[in-house]
Amino acid sequence: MENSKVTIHDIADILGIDSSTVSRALNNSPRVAKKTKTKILTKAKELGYRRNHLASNLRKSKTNTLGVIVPRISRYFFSSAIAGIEETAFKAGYNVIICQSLESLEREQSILDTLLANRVDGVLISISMETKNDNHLNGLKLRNIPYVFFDRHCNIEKNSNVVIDDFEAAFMAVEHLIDQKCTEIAHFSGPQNLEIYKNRFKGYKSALEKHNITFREELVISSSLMEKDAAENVKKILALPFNVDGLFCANDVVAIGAMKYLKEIGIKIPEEIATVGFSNETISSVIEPALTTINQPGSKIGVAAANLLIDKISDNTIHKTIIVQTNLIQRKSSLRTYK
Amino acid sequence: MENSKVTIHDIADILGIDSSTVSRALNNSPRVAKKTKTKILTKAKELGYRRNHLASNLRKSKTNTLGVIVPRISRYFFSSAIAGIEETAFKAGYNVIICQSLESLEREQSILDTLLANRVDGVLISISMETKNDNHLNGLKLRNIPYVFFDRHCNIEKNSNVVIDDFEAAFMAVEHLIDQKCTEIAHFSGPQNLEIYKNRFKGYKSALEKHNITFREELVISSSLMEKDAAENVKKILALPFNVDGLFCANDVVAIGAMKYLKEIGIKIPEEIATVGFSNETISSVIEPALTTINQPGSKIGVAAANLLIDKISDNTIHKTIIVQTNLIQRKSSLRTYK
DNA sequence: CTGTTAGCGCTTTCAA
DNA sequence: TTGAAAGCGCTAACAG
Repeated sequence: MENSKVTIHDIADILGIDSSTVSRALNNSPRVAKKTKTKILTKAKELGYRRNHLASNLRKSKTNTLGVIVPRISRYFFSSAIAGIEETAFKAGYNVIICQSLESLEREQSILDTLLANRVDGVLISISMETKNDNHLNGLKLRNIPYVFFDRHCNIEKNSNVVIDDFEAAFMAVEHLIDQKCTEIAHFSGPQNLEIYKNRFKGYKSALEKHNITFREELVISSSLMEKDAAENVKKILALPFNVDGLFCANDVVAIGAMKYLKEIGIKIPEEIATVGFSNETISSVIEPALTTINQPGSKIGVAAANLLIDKISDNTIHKTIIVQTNLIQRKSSLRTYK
Repeated sequence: MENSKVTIHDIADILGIDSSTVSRALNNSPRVAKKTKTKILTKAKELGYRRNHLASNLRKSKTNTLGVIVPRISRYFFSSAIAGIEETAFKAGYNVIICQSLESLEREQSILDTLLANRVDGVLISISMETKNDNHLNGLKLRNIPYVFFDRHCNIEKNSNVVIDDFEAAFMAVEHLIDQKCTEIAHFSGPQNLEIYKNRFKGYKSALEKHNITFREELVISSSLMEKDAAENVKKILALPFNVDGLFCANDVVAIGAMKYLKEIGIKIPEEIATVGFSNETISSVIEPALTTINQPGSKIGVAAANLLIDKISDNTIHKTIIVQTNLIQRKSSLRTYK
C-alpha cells in the first residue's frame, strides 16, 4: 500500500475498466457515471494513487509553473511578496520558480532564458535598477507567455502592473503628521524620474494643501535615498532658519539613516518621522518614532500579481494595472512616548 | 526561427538521422561520432532547440525538483537561506518548490504531502516550533526520498543536518558580555526541544564557567521567543533580588522585544544585550545595544544544505552533519555609545 | 457513459 | 556508431 508507483492503469486493471475512464473520473469529468466515479475514487485512495504531474503536463503541454524574478529574495518586501505569490500559485495548482536578478540587467536576461527553457506558463517580474525597458522580454512576447510586473515596473502601455498606491500612502503619512500638530514638515524625497517617488512627493504636497499648510520648496530635499544620504539631508534641515517639526521620508532606508544620525548628534527634532517604505515588522517595532504607512504590502501585492498572471494565462488579452491600497501601521503606544 | 516547439525529431528529420542519435548528442553521450555530434549541436542551436524537461523527466522519472520547507519565508534568515538554496540548486539543474509551515506541524505535514504529490527528488526542511520529531517524514522514508534538515533539526541519528555552530556562537556572545565587565548575565532561552536553543544555552553556561562566573538557575528564562514574551521575561529579571547587567538572548526577535519594553518603561538595564540570531543588516544598524553573533549565515547554510541534498540524491547512503561557522558582527562604534 | 486509439517529447534498451 | 522500437503516465479526440 501507499506505493507511489500506482498509475491509472493499475486502478483500471483492478476495476476491470479502461484507464481513460479512470482519468476522467480523477479529473472530475461529468462524463463518468456517478457510481463508477465513486468506485474509482475509492480505489484510488485505497491504493494511494497520486497523479503524475509530469505525464499530465507533458500531455497537456503545460508546466503549471510560474517564473518569478525579483531583485533580491532577502529583501523583506520581496520575500513577503514571494510568500503571497507562492500561496496563491499553490492554491491554483502552480509551482513557482524564484530567481533573483541582484539588480543586474544581464542576470535578468539570462534568468529569462532559463525560465523559457523551463517552459514556464507565465512570469512575474519586479525589474532591476538597471532595467529601463522591457526589450529583454521579447522571448516571452514571441512565445505568447504572459507576464505581470509587480512593484517595480517599466512605465509602458499595454502591460500589466501591480503596484502600491504611493500617492495615497504618502498622503496618509503626511496627514498623520499634521494630525500630530506638525506644521513644518520636511520631505526627504527620491529621484523624480521614478514614478513611485514622484507620486509620494505629490501625496506630500497634496496633504499639505488639504490642510492649508504652505508648501515650501526648501523643505523638500532630494537624494538617492541611501542611508548615507541621510546625514546630509538632516544637516540641510538643521541649517534652515526655522524649526522643522515633522519629517516625511520617501523610503525607510533614509528614515532609519536620519534617525540614526539624529541620535548620534543628540538632537531630537523632528518630533515625528513618517516614512513610506516596506519595513518589516521587526524594524518597525524598533524604530518607534517612525511611522510606516505601508502595512505588509508585500504579500498583498504578491497575491494580486499572482492572481492576475493566472488570469492572463487563461486569457492573454487582459491588460490591467492593479493598485494595491495600503494601511497605516498604528503604533500609538510608542509613537508619542519619547518626545 | 526560435520556435519553442522544435523537437529532437525536427532536428533528426532535417539531418536525415534518427532522433535517438540526436538525443544522445544532446546529452553529450560518447556513443556518437564527433562529426555527427557537431552537426547536431549546430543545427539545434540554429533552430533554437530547447529540451522539454517534462518529457525528459517523465522518461527518467525524475523531477529535478527539490522541496524546501521553512517556517516563514519572510524571516531574513530563511529568505537568505532560500537565496543560497536557489542558487545552488539552479546551478545543478534543479528547480525548487518553496513552502512555509508558519510554525505549524499540521501545515508541515500537509506540505510534505504536496511535495510527495509533486514527486520532488529531495527535501530541505527547517522544522516548525511545534515539530518534536521526524515521524511525519515517513512518506519520504518509504519512497526513499532523501532529505536534509537545516538550521532547525530534530536530534535524530542517521539524519543529515546542516547547522550553525550554535554553541560557539552563544559562547562568543556571552564572552563578549563578560569582556564588557558584565557579571550577572541573564539568558532568554528558547524551547529546549529544539537543538539550537539547547546548544545556545550550553554555550552560555560554558562561557560563564570559563570565566568563573557562577551559573544561576533563576537567570535563565525560557519562552517561545516571540516578541510578546519579551516583556514577561524582562519583568522576571527585574523582580530578581539583584541587578542584572548583561543579557544574552537566544534569538533576535526576543532581543528586540526586550529592548523595546525596556525603553518603554524607561529602564536602561541591562547595559549590554547580546543575541544569537539572524538579524538582517538594517535591523542590526538600528539596534545599537544589541550584538548579533551571526554574520549572514543564511545563504551559507542554504548552499551547504542544497549541496548535501544533491549529493544524497545520487547516493542516498550519505549521512552527515555540517556545522557552519559564524562570525561576530563588530559594531564597536555604536555598542557603547548609548549607555 | 465508456472504450479505443494515438500520441505529448524524450530516453534507452537491443540489434545492426 | 547508429537505428528501430518501446514506453514513461497521462489526456483527448473519436467512436460506439
